[in-house]
Amino acid sequence: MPRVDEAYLESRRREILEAAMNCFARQGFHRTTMQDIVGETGLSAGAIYRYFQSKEDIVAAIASERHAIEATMLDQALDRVDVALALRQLIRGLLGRLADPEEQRWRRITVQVWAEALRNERVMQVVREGLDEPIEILAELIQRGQREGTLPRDLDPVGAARVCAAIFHGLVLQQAWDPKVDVGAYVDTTLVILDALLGRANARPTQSRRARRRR
Amino acid sequence: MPRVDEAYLESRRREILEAAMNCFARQGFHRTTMQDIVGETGLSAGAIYRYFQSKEDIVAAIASERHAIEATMLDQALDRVDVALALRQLIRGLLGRLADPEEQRWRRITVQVWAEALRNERVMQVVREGLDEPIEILAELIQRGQREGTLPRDLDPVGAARVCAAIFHGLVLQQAWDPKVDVGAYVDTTLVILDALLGRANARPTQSRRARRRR
Amino acid sequence: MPRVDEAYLESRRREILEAAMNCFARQGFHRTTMQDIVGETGLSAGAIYRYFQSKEDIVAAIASERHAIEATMLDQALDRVDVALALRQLIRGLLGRLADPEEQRWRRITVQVWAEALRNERVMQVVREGLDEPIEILAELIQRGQREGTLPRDLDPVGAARVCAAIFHGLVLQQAWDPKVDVGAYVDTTLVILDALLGRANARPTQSRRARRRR
Amino acid sequence: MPRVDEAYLESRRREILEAAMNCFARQGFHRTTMQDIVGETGLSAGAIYRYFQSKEDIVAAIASERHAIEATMLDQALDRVDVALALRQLIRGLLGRLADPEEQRWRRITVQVWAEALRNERVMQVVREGLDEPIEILAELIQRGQREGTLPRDLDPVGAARVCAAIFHGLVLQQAWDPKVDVGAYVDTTLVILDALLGRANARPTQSRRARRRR
DNA sequence: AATGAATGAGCTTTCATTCAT
DNA sequence: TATGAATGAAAGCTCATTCAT
Repeated sequence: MPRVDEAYLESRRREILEAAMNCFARQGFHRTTMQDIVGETGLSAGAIYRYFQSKEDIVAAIASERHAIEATMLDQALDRVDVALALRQLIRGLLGRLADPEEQRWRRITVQVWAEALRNERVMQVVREGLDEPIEILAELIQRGQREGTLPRDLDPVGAARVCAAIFHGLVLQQAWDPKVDVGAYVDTTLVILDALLGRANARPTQSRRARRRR
Repeated sequence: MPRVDEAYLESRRREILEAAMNCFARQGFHRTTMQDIVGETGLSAGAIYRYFQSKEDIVAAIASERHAIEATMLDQALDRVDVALALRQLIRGLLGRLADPEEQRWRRITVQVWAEALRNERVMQVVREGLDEPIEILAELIQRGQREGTLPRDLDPVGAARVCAAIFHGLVLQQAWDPKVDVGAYVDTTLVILDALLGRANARPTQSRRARRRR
Repeated sequence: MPRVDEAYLESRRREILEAAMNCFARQGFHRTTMQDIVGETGLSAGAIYRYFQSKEDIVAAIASERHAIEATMLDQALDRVDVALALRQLIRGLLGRLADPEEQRWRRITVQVWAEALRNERVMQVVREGLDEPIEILAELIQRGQREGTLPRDLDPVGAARVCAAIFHGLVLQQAWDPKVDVGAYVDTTLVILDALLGRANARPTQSRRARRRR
Repeated sequence: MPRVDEAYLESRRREILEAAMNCFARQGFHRTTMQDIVGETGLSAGAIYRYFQSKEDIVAAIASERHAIEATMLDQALDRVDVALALRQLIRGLLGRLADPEEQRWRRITVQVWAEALRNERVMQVVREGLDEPIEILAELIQRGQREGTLPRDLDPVGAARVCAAIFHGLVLQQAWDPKVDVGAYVDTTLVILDALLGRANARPTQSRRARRRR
């Protein structure tokens, strides 16, 4: 048989991943059989095993694919000189993207990946990288804001970064369960919070807060 | 052995649920076999099927059990007259509880349940109820705060409630992946955000925000 | 606990058999679980095992019970002096009885017993006795008819007896499958056949028949 | 091994059916486990499930297979112009075939199928078709005989057809229980009955019979 | 390179029977 | 005596993976 070129192999690989994602989004990893993927691709079982060593391999490939996409968006935000602008863009970019009905497939897969990470070391590593890096980038951004005086100094940068991640993950989750969630109101709330934090940067901490800190 | 009382049956049921939770936390629903649960309980396979109709039944039972616990805590918070106090208590109570290392088992199960909901209608219903009810309660609380003038009026109550839920879910997730997450810093961030919102309630919306609204 | 009398034990036994027959008629032996019988009787599992050693025991008991009923009817027929009368009574009695809608339960069980006999030596013995004895009695009756000159001499008594049995079994079968079968027409046909044989007793064998015999 | 042709698949299917029939004839449907069939075929469990969806599927396939064989023989008989000849051929063909020791396997399976029909709608349908069609064909044949004056006019065609079916089923049953049954004597009896009916066609109904009819 | 029939360990679930109470 | 919770072997069936063609 003729030697096929790289591009051909790559396109086959993508076909399989797309088919697998359709299945996984529909039925989850564990209810999806290799036969389902075979059926969805139109290829043969044997063919799929030329491109992926195992079902787990496909899961891992799908998990890591998302990493890159999100990382890119974060990097772009970091380039902004203005911290407030960078954060607003992140909110509108990352969260706004989630409103896209096209992304429902991805949201469902993502939640599967989160659970899978807990029992699959390989997926866990992908998930951890996909979290640790954004956390680090966000923490730096927040620190920059604090140095500039745009963000409150009593904010723990990593803690705050984690809350940001949570706001993102939480929306993925809620939309996975119900795609009709009002993302606009959600984004607005986030912006109100951001504004509140920006406005409070130079204000004195409130009484109650200072009291708590003393302990 | 027959002629046992209600309490006996209930305790057996609990034993099975406890054993199942151990297995599920350790290996996830799908890697856990009934034999694993059988081994963990010390009972026989047949015995377990006296108490639960199927493996899925056990999953559903575990899912719905948590619902009650969280609902109780929310109800208690709502009783507070002071909105700010109520929210602070919620943050400290619900989030603080997550810091408990004992809860690691539950966090891992919860993430499994979230994924399971996407392919299991029964679990989905439990998850939806467990979300809708808190959202509603929180939205009411927030509205009360807005009427009192404690919280900004331009906050969408449901959107804000969803962000609160996200902050909770997000921490569950991050701790499920890594139990060493600094919950203190996370809670502090949340309190800073709350304070910022409380402090901003009577302030005029910032320039950028008003501009956005005009669209 | 007090010693119960014989009659009590016997009535419990009957209750169990009746309940088992209901289940067996409804779902067959193999789809009927001991729990089904337990449910139908209202007794406990343990109680049933006081009266029957095993499920197979119940099946065997039901099988042999029918033996007696049919034997009795045959015996009564044999007492008749007139062979033609005896046969007519048998046809009307045994076949007519099958028309009774009340007997549908029994017909369904009977067909189960026939199949069960093929894999259960104990049931086979009951079935064999239930067949051999009637065959013998019928063959004698037929022989008596031949000696009297009422029935054709070229009839093999045992072969003819087996055909009689077949006519009985065949109707049980057809009614088990469809209780609306026209038993009247069936009985009439049988009587026409009997009349034809009685009328032909003194006639010369037909040409074709003699020709066949010569071979 | 892939890329096999239709014939290969068909022969595998047959192998499985043959193996299953051996098991079923030996131990009945319910005592036969899939492992038994696996052992008998020499294939693996999974392989069998490529060809049949379930154990019940195999039972149904076996049940319907016989339908065709018997239908063919009936059709051939109906082609005869002479009714008497057609009936004699049926008796010799169908009943004579039962004498074949090779058919013992089939007889045992048939009795199982009869019982199975009572609790399995799918098998019931096969059994009903396998009965209704022959009944109809036989009834037509008998009516033709009546029009020709070969068979008695007071015979109900369907009733008589059912008696014919009974004579067939009854022999299957008796031979299933005891393969040493004298089929020759049975067939002879049937032919004597046929001759008696043919001879009686133009005779006046006997006294007793006419008396009965009057009611 | 591609095929898809075959594998077989392992899954969930059932159910006749027992026996401590 | 009667109960019914418990047993556990065994059932039917699935599915990731392989490899002869």
